[in-house]
Parts: sequence; C-alpha cells; structure tokens
Amino acid sequence: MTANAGARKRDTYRHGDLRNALIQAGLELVRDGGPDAVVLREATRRVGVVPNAAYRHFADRNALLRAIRQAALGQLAAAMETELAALPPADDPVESARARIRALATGYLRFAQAEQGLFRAAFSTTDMANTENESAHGPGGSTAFQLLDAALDDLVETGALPPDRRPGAEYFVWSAVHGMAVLLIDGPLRGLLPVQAHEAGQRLMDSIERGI
Amino acid sequence: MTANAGARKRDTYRHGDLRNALIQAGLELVRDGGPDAVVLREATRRVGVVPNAAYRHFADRNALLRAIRQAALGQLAAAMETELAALPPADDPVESARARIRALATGYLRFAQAEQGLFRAAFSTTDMANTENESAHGPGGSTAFQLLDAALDDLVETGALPPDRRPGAEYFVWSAVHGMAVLLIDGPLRGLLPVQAHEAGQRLMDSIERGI
DNA sequence: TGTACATCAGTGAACGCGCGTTCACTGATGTAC
DNA sequence: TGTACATCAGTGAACGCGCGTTCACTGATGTAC
Repeated sequence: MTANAGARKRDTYRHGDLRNALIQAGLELVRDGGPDAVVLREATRRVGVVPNAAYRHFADRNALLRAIRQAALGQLAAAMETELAALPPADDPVESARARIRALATGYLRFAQAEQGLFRAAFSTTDMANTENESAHGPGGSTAFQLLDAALDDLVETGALPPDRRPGAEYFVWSAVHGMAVLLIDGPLRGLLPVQAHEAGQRLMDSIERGI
Repeated sequence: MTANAGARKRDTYRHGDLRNALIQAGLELVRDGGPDAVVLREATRRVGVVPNAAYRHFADRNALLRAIRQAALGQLAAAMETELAALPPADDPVESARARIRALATGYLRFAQAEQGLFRAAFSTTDMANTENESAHGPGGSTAFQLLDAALDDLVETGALPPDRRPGAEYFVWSAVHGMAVLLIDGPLRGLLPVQAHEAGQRLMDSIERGI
C-alpha cells in the first residue's frame, strides 16, 4: 500500500487518498522549484496515477495549486508553533510575552530560509482571492498571522505594550519579519549562514521591540 | 518610424533599437501579469518582429526576463527619486533627513501599489544571481537600496541617529517597508485605497523611526 | 450470507496549443578603396 | 563621388515538446434486499 509520492505502482485499483497524495507531491515540486514548478502531470506521475485522475479531486491545475499553497501556509504556521512550544517556561509574564513574539519571528525566518520554495509558494499570488481554509492553519489551529496577533494581544495584557499602540502593530511586525524573510531569500541577505541569519533576525527583533 | 510596442509594421527592414523595444514590450507584459507573463514570442509580436529576431539581442528567454527585471528595478528607484525631489526644502537638517527616509519609503510603497506587476517582477527570482547592472538604477544613478543607505547615512551625519545604531539599520528599514509593500499586494492589506495605504505607510514609518 | 446493482475513482487515448529554439536565408547598412 | 564587399539584424519555415484538458470507458467498492 505504498500510497506515498514517488510510488510507481499501486496494488489496488483505487488509490485511496489521491487528493492528499497529489498535494504532497505538489509540495515536493514546490520545495525545489517554487510555485511555477507545480505541474499537474508531474504530480500525477509521482503519485503513479494517470494525469486526468487529478480531475476527480481538483477542478483544474489552479485548484491544485491553491491547495498546495494552503498546505505550505500550514507548514509555516506549524514551524512557528514549534518554536513557540520550545520556549522555556518563564516567570516574568512581560518577558514571556516578548519572548513569544521573538519565537514566532524566529520560526517565521527559519522556515523561510530552510524552505524557500514552500515559503515562496505560500505567498505567491498566481490568482487572486487568497481565501484561507483549514489547511492554512497549523496543528494548533491558528494561521501564522493569527499567532502573531494573539502574541501582540498578550503583550498588551501583560502591560508591556500600551493599548493605544496596539492597533496596526501586527502590520508593522509582520511587515518587518516578512520583509527580512524575503531579503534572506532573494535580497542582499541571501546566502547568509543560518547562524548569521539568526543574528540578523535578533537585531531585527530589537528594532521591532523598540518600534512597536 | 513607429518603433513603439504595439507597432505591427516597420517601414525599415532593420528595427533600429530592437533590444530596447523588446524590454519595453516585456515591461508591458509584466505590468499586467507579473513575471510569468513574459512570453518571448508575445514580446516580439508586440514589437512587430519575427520571434527568433529576439535572439540577436538576448541569449534566451531568461536573458530577456533578466533585462526586464532590471528595468523594473530602475523604475522603482526612479519612483523613489521622484518622491525625494518633491520634498520641500527644510531648515532643520535632522527633520530633513527624517523626511527623506519617509519620502523614500513612500515612493517605494506607492510604486508597489500602483505597479504591482512591475514590483513583483522586480523581486521575482526565476533564476539565481540577482546581479544588478546599470538599468537597475534610477535616473540619479542609484539603486533603491543605495538611496535608502545614503539617507540613513545622512541621519547619522545630522546626529539624528547614534552611529552605533547605524550598522544593519538598512536591513531593518528595508525589511519593514518591503514587507508592507508585499502586504499591500498579496496580504491582508490588499485592496486598500491609496489614501488608506498612505496612512498605513505613515504609521509604519512612525514605528520604523522609533525602532531604527 | 449471497446476489444485483449503483456509484464513482481511476484508465486509456487523444486533442490542440503555444511555447522556446534552430536552421539556412536575405537584404539593408557602413566602410575601404 | 562611386563601386565592391563584409557585416550582421531581421526573415521564413520548421521542430519537438510537454502541457492542461476532454472523452468515453472500466472495474472495484459499498449498499439494499
């Protein structure tokens, strides 16, 4: 029952979970090649299924691409949640709230650097309507953006951030972090070692905390 | 002598400036369609030339795309220079330096919103090696990034920014501004009216000034 | 527990398409004498 | 000022390609009796 991507043969006539398998295969394509590398025929090839079989599960290539993009967003959220979960318990609630923001930013930047193709696909806009569905969420049930939003709320609750500074803060933080992610992938920060990237991220976080 | 894009016929056998005409046609394609819309045959069609004529001036499609991307970067730099030039003369050198940064950011964000296709193309990374050449520069001779860099230097010279805060500041500022540009195009800020976008940009600049 | 039947996931073959790119060519232009 | 010639920008025709998508099909599975 090798229903994995890369399988060339099934022992059953039916595949069983073709929809998911195609998304997984698509994620692989995207991983090294970005969103343009999503080729419907190639995805079906990897799953070991005839090309038109995909049309049982997706209206067209674009629908497949959308699903893959959602899954990539989900992986991003998952990476952020992981970083959050790895945080040591802290006494000071203010410091704890700050640390959570930093952890989210770190998760974001790490994911972007480690999974450039997925990251690029997650934010590619081949078509309009970036409507998010469940698969854009991490295992914890939150979008990347929602995670950040909640962390900023915590910052206000602990008194670390004056309430009047809260509105719009998520856009500033997200902008800064996302912008650096792009810098790391395509811009002048490209090719930085993970350690150096981490350092740049820390410096960025200092500025963000000051500016927030 | 209608050597413009859209021309269907030339009155000369030779075109005269085909290389440039192809880039202009490419910019048009990119303007509404982003980098994926760059189709070599379509560019030659618009110029009124046979497809393979392009190969006198570009090694292949990718070389054409690269040239178009450079030109898009140049237009971005030009937009920022324009905003800079529109700045009223100020007495206070510190305020003036701050205003210059804001102007650059404004130019950046405006360009991104007004020319989404060009902006996306400018930062697309179909192939590696983002080596910049002359055409990535604005009329003033500077890259978008160089403009920002110089403005930050001014900030230090006028004493508005402590020198020890200078290193790496360009990455913070660029990240924040670029990130918001992406938010405006693809993210949750998509669809904002220019006025609203300007306001969001101003709020962002407040945070940047605080955080720098 | 056994049979008949409806469902529908995956098959097989084929399509039209426009793309990037190659080849050998032609004819306008600039230069040397 | 005129002619011969080399250069090389654009032509014309053709290619192979893999793509997305369509059609009528087949056979495994689940359900009702």
